[in-house]
Amino acid sequence: MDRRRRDTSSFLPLRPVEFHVLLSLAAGERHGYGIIQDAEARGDTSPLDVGTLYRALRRMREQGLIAEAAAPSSESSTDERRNYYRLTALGLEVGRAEARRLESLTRAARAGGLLKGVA
Amino acid sequence: MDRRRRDTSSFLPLRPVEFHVLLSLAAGERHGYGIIQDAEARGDTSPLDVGTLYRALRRMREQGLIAEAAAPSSESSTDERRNYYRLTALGLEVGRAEARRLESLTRAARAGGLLKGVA
DNA sequence: GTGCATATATGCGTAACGCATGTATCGGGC
DNA sequence: GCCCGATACATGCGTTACGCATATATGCAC
Repeated sequence: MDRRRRDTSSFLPLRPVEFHVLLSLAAGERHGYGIIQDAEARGDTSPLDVGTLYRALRRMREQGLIAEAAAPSSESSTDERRNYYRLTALGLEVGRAEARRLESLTRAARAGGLLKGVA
Repeated sequence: MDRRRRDTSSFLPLRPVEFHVLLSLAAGERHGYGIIQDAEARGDTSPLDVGTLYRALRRMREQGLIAEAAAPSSESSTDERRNYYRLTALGLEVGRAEARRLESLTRAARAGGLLKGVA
């Protein structure tokens, strides 16, 4: 256990692309293009540039947030081009920390009157 | 009405600093250093570099998200160095849009199991 | 086997960052 | 009056990541 030798909070704040990747992978293993389709399906703001995504995937792999995974058996296709990824323990931890940060910001926005609802 | 001739969503996603500025100014007029102190008070992750902040303030003023304001009368000090800012209508609109984006992301994180609570 | 969707990768110019440093004023202590 | 730390804002510098375009190759359907 050494790959994860950095403080979780040192990764925060995550860039939008990075959080999307963690969120997408939290639902199960995905390959890059699949992550893009996830984003489109959710109707995310700013449709996620492919160059940005693939570079982010490499970076996150090097940082140990995600790791390569074998093609899931549920997958009928045996497309050799695909690179599958999964969350690492560190990636999950960082994703959770970022989610908490976003939640806290959302609360602050509500308290500050930027969001409808109870102050 | 021309200064605000850009689509609100074209500003999103905001950078962390920018959202913090809008959030801080939503509570009332502030000067740069005061915004920094706001961040420290809230215990924000990554303590907000001053260079980043002052550059962001200039950028946001040029984009019409914020505007210069006179020193509030509630202020006892007449410190000439201070630059006060206030939200513009556009800034408020963009801040709200970003807040909605963050809320939506938070919901997605909860649904994806990254946050405690109901799925 | 032709052709469009899928899939990943990278070159290029630019924008913003983090860190350090510079400069100046304010306000309290003595 | 003078000193000094806190306050306040600005900018130079090297680096990182971005957005856009382009490159390349395979999968699959017909």
